[in-house]
Amino acid sequence: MGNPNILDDVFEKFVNEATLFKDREVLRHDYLPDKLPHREDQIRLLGQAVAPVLKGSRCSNIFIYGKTGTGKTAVTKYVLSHLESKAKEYGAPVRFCYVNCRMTGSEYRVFASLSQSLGLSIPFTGLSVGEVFDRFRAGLDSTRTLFIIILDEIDALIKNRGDGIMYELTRINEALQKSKVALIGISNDLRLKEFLDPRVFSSLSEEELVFRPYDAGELRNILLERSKLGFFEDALSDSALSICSALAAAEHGDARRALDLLRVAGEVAERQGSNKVTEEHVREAEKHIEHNKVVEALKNSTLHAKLVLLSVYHLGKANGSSATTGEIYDVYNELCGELGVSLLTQRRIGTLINELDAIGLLNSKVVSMGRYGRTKKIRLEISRSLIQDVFGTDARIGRLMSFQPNIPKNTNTRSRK
DNA sequence: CGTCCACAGGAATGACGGGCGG
DNA sequence: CCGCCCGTCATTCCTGTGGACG
Repeated sequence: MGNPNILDDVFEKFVNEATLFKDREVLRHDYLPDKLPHREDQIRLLGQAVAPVLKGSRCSNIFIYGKTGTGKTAVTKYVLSHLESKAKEYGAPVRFCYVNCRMTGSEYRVFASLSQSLGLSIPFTGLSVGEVFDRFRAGLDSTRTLFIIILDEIDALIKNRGDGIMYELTRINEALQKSKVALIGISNDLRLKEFLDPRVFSSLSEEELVFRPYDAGELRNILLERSKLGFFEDALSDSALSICSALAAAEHGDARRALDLLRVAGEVAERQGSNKVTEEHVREAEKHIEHNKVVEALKNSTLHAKLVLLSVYHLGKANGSSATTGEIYDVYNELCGELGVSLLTQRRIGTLINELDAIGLLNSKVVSMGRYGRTKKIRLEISRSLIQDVFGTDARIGRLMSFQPNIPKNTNTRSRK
């Protein structure tokens, strides 16, 4: 099959020439550094809030808000890992469990993963939710601990499953004899309280913590700290650092994004055999990340979601830049015909559009055109060439790229029954 | 003013595949 | 093997609505 010499060469080269990174793990956004710059206040506040468990009493439920990449998860993990070692020192019966609700996905799986952290084994499907909850509660009670539950990205769960799970959890203490539970909820969405039952909300947010976005200067400091650990000296140009912070600051101060940019820029530079990361590499990295995001998103999408995206693409070509739901449905209809696939309802397409919006491939907003109805204006959130790249190689729908949909005249008023 | 368009988006329901416990 | 439950995708039916037109 392959010629081993080719690979030898690649590996050789990598080992000998990888001179940019001192430690590339440090630059991953999920790496937990010893120091979290510009979050001292939050660390102190959270520390004060959970401290009572060291003396054996339950701490308040805590609610943490802030957009993505503002350090919520990092601060929480940081504080709790320190709490854990302190607790060992004092012999306090404290345990905690971190659950990412978006990854976990459903109430069932949240309870299952909580149970597993207690050492219970739960089949990953097959039981009723109530059954799992009961087992969890019984298992927890028998451990006689203060149990801190961290529910990260809790908004993802609540928005599509409702707040039933939160209701159960906020009331669980009433049914426990020997153990106590404290909740830490972390939400990316500041409007989450609107989705919550007021009783649940008030009980959940006995204590509240807000994480403001970082500004460009703060991002720069964060990157600087990390790059000292991650890159060799002089491997990183100043302008590259600045542009990373500026790009991420423009996007609501997202440190995660800044770090990803920096790391990928480093990888790009390395691959090009360059001995310094430059501004140019960062721009390259930006494209790279975007491309991966799209490929990744599309990999987990259904055929119909892709066809919707493609419809928007086609409409954008003919029609300026934005399309309405109805227009998209028409083109989508044609594409389905072309493929010989049965088409979904317009209702369904509506939610597919919303999902594509949520992943960031489309941008939609409702507008009213008065007499001519109320609809959504939808446009591509990613570049057209990117779409061509990604779809062009798709065996199933690649050929639809050049398909000419019959786009009706732009003038409205049509169709009667 | 009220109408009425072209949808938005909630609720209920169902088909289906995966997986349990007994 | 059966009966039950889960999660996902989809349909059906539905009520709600901003604002240009008349």
